[in-house]
Amino acid sequence: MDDKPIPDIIIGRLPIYLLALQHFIKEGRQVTSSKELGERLGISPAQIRKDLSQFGEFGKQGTGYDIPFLLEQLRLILKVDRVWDIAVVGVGDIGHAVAGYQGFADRGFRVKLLFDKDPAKIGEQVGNFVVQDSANLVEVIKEAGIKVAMIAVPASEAQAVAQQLVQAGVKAILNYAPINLNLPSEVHVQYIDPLLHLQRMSYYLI
Amino acid sequence: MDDKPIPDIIIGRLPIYLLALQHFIKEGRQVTSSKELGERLGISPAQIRKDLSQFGEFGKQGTGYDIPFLLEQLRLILKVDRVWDIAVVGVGDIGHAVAGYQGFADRGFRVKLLFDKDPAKIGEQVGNFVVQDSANLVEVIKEAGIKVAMIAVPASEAQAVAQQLVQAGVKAILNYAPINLNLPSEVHVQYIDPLLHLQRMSYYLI
DNA sequence: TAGATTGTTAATCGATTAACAATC
DNA sequence: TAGATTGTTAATCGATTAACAATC
Repeated sequence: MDDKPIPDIIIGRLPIYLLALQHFIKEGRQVTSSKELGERLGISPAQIRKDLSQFGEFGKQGTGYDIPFLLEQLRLILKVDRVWDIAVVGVGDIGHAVAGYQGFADRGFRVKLLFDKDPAKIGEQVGNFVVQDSANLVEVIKEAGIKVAMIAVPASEAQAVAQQLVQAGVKAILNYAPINLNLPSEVHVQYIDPLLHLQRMSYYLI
Repeated sequence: MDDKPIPDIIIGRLPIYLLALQHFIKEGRQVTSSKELGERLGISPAQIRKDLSQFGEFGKQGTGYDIPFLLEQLRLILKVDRVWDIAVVGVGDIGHAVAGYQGFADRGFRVKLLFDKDPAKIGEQVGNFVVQDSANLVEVIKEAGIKVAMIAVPASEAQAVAQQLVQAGVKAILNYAPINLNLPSEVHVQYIDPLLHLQRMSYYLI
């Protein structure tokens, strides 16, 4: 019956709610409301209630939302109640920063494999990992059963790397290369490019 | 008369068009069409034409768009026909990666100042810069007339840093700290948080 | 009980797409 | 001329907001 998929724009706001709830937890808070959350995030209370109502009834009239309960529900919905292993391709500045970043684990992710094609980098120790040869990427990732990857190679190589990742069974890609990837529609791709954000803002300057 | 502001969602797509055109240029291409651009970017041709038509008539019926001309127009619209100096606050992994990144300059931006509050880092040489004391942030940025900044400090410090930046006259902030900033509405803020992207994609996994 | 806040419906608002005359 | 593609209008689609009965 009701198997209309939830709009992706709603899915995109859930991690923002999750993050805010984690801050509330740190502050020792127990209960919040759509009004309070909305003020904190610059989102209307109606929208927050509508978003959450797609997944169930998590609040209580007159009171609001129990923070630890809602947090747990969002973790379940977003499937970050478990830890996803990540493969990182490209060990430049970004690859290094990501490999050393400690904040992933308690939010559902963990870097597990590092690849580069530069012979000077292969075998190098970065954080807790040894950089592996990109040439073996497909079999190593397939063997490890990894579903999530980050691309941090130059734009000129990103499309080819992405296709190998798909071949290896990766279903979600976070792409730091400044180029649009054309991949099968069942593979999810997100882009991170600081320049895009900066250029968007400079429109409004002066 | 016609002074309705252009929707921000359109502004947000212009840098994507610009990037694609730069790739075309590299490939030695001279002319493109909304159809071709759309296929490359996964955006409908109608939307691309509609977006561009907000700013003028840049194409030619039957032919399409002259790439160097459209590129130049987009650079003018986005105000990246000049170079904007950037102040970076927080010299951890991200601050380092940003300071060393070479790709900004030809896309309208240039890192100019680096700040940190850690005495061990102040005075340190990073890339071509000497890390300065965050305590002097307001006066140094004001003196330099800088309007664009990046925040790469821990979440707990980000709001305070942001307020100082605003005080210093900064009008556009790219925030790497995983927290929502509450600032005057005339200040533009964009967020970069890889975890938000990853959590959004993990919803679709399995 | 009185006050607060939810979940949901209906109304509004805004963005996307389809279609086509104009024209290179 | 014939074919291609623009810029734009109108139609469609989807997202946001306002409002309120239900109820803690």
